[in-house]
Amino acid sequence: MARVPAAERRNDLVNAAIHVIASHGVEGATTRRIAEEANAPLATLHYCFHTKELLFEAVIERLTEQYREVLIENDVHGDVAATARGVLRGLLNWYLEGDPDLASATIELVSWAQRQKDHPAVSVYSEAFNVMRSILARAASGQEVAPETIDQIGYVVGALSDGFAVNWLTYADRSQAAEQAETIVGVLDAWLAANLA
Amino acid sequence: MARVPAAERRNDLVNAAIHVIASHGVEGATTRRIAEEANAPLATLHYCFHTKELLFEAVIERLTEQYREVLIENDVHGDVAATARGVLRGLLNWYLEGDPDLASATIELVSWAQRQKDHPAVSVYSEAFNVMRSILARAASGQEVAPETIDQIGYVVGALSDGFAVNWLTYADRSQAAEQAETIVGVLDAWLAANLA
Amino acid sequence: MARVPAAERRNDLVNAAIHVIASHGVEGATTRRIAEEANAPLATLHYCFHTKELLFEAVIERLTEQYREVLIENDVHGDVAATARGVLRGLLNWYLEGDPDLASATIELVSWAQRQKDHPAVSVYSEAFNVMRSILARAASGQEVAPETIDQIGYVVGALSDGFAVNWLTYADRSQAAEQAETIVGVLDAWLAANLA
Amino acid sequence: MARVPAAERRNDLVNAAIHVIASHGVEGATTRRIAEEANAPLATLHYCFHTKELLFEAVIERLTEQYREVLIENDVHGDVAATARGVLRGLLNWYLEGDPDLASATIELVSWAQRQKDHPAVSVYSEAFNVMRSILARAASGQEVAPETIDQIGYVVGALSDGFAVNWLTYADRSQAAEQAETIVGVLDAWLAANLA
DNA sequence: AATGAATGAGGCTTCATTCAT
DNA sequence: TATGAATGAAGCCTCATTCAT
Repeated sequence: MARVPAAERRNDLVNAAIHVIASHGVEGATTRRIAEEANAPLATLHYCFHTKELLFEAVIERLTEQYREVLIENDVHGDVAATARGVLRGLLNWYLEGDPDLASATIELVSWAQRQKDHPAVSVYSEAFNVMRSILARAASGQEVAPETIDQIGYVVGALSDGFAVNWLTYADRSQAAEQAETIVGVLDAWLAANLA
Repeated sequence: MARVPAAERRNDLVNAAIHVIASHGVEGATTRRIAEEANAPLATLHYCFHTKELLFEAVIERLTEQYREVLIENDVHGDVAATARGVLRGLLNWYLEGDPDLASATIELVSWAQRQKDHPAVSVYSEAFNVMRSILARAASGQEVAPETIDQIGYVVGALSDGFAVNWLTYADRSQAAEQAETIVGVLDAWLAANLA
Repeated sequence: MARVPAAERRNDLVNAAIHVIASHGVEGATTRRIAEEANAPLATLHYCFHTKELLFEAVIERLTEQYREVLIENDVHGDVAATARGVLRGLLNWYLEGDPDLASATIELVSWAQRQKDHPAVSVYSEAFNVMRSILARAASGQEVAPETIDQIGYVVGALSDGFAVNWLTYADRSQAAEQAETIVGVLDAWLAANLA
Repeated sequence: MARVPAAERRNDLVNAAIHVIASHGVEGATTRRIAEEANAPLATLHYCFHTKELLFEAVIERLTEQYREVLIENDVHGDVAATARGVLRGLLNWYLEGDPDLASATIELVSWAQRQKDHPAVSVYSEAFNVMRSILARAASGQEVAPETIDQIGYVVGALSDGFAVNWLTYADRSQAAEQAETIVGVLDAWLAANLA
C-alpha cells in the first residue's frame, strides 16, 4: 500500500470520519470503517490521531470552521434585519445544497460531544454564536440596537436553522425542505419586523 | 433473581433503555447496560425483544405516544393561534420540566432511526405531525384557514420546538433555556400575527 | 465448539495460564495463547475472568496453595532441625520432580506480581512464610528456640530453595540439579548444626 | 533532535533498556519506552540493534560484565574461605547498595534469556561461574582443595546470592535485607567451616 | 417461560518493525 | 548515517446474540 504523507492522511481521515459519521452515526463510526473509507491502514489512523476521540475532536474543529465560513460568506453587510436574514439563508442553503455529510455529521456529533469529558460540543455552538454575534453587531453599528437584542437575534437564527435541519435530515426530502426553508425565513422576517420596529 | 412476567419486563426494559440512551447516547446504550438498569438478566432482554433493534423500536413507539400525549394535554381548545401557541408552550415545557431523559432520548433516537432500514424515525415525526394537524384543524374549524396553512403552522411549531431542544440539550442551562422558551413563543406569535391576519 | 461449564473452564484456564507462563514467560502469556491452550474461545477467558490480570491473580492463588501443600506434606513432625530439613527437601523435590510448569510459573510470576498495584506477589511469599513458620514453631515447641530464630530458619530455607530454583530453571539439567539439591541440604544442615547447638 | 553517533547511542540504549526492564519488567520493556528513556528516536533503536532481541542480548552482555567486575573487585586475595566470603559479600552489597536497576534487570532477564533460541541466559551464569571458579582456584592454590570442591563452593555462593536477591527484590525492604545479608553470610561460613575442615 | 452460561465477531489500541529520505 | 513516517500483526476487551436447561 502506497505511503502517503501524514498531513494528507490526517485530512483524508477527517473527511472519511465525517462521511462515516454521516452515514452510520457516531455509533457506527468505527475506526476500521473510517480507515477503510480513507483508504488507510488501521494503524495509520492511530499514528495520525493516537485516539479515536482525538480524531473526532479534529472533526469537530473542521465542522466548526466550516460553519464559521458559512456565516462569514453569507454576511451581506446590510442592516441588522437583512444581515440576520442573509445568515439564516446561508445556513439553510448550506444544509440543503452543501455537502449533506457535513450537516448530518454536525448534528450527530453535537450530542456525542456533549457527553465527552470536556464538552467540545459546546465549543461548536459557542464559536458559531460568537461569529454570528460579531456579524450582527457590526451590522447594527449604525442603528440603535441593544446588545441583548443582538444576542436574541443570534439565538433565534440558530434555533430556526437547527429546527430546519432536524426535519430535513429526518425526511431527506429536498423539494419539501426547500419550501420549508422559505417558511423558516418568513418566520424570522415576521419576528424581526415585530421586534426591530 | 425473582422471575418477573414478561409484560412487566418489557416495560422495565423500555424505561431502562430510555434512561440509558439519554445518559449514554445510542452509541453507549449496550444491551448489558440496559438490562442492568432494568434489573433484568441480560438474556431476558432478548427473550422479551429478540433484538436490540426491536427494543429500540419499542422505545420509539413509547416516545411517540408520550409526544402525542403532550400535544393533546396542551390543546387549549381556542382559536388557531391560541392553540398553536399552547401546543408549542406544552412542548417547550415538556423539554424543560418533564423527564429530561425522554427529551434527550428522543433527539438521540431520531437520527438513529433515520438510519434504520424501514425508517421508524419518520413515524415519530409523522405521527406527531398528524396529531398536531388534527388539533389545529379542529381549532380552525370556525375560521377560514387553508389546509396548507394548517400544515405550515404545524411545521413551524415543530421546527421551533426542535430548535429549542437542540440548544437546551447542548447547554443544559435551565434558567437560560427558560428565557429562550419565551423568545421562541414570541417568534411564533409574531409569525402567526403576520400570517393569520 | 462444545459448551463447557464455567467452573471447569476456570480450572482449565488457570492450568493453561500456568503452562503458557511457564513456557513463554509472563511476557508471552497472551490471552489468545492461554485460551487456545485451554481449548476455549477467547471470549470465554473474559467471561470467566473478566480481565487478564484477574486470571493471573487466580493463578497466583493456585500457586500459593500448591506451595503451601508442599510445605505441609513435607512436615516430618520431628525436631526443628529435622523439620526444616524435611521442608527444604520437599521444596527441592517439588521443583525437581513435580510439575516443572508450576515451579517456573511461580518464579515468573513473582516479579510480575511485584509490579502490580496491590502486590499480590508479596502474598505468595508471606503466605508461604507463615505456613513455614507455623510448621517450624510447632516443631520447636518442646525445645528452647527463640521466635527470631524460627523466622531466620524460615528465611534461610526459603532463600536456599529460591537459589536452587533459579539455577535449576536456568540450566534445566536434572542430574546436575539433583546433586546440587544434596549440596543445598548440606548447607542447611551445617548452618543449623552451628546455630542450634 | 541532535544527531548522535551510533556508538554513544548504543550505550544510551543499553542503559535505557536496563532501566526500563528494571522498572517495567521484560514484559513492559517496549521499544518505544526504551527509545524514549534513551532520548533517542524509535528508528534509531533499530538502526543500532536491528532487533529488540539483539538489544536485549547486548544488555545481557553488559550485565555479565558488571557481574564479573563485582566478583573481581571483591577478590580479597585470602584463603578459599575468606575469598568465597568476600565474593558473596560483594554480590550481596551489589544488590543492596549498587544500582538496584542492574540487579532487578538481571533477575528479569535470566528467565527471558532462558526462553530464547540460543539460551544467552546460560552465558551469564556460565561466565559468572567461570570467573568465580578462577578466583577461588587461585585462592586455593596454596591449600589442598579438590577441584570439585571449588565448583561446589562457587555454586553455593551463587545460590545464596540468588536466593537473597529474589527475596530482596520482592519485598524491597532495605533494612530487613541488610540483616538477611548477614544471615546469608553466616550460612556460607557455617558450611565452609564444616566442609573445609 | 425465563435465565445463567457461553461465544463469534468485532471494538480500540499498541507492538516491533520497515520504508523513504 | 540517521530518523520521521508509516504499517501488518497482534494485543486486550466488549458487543449482541444464542445455547441449554
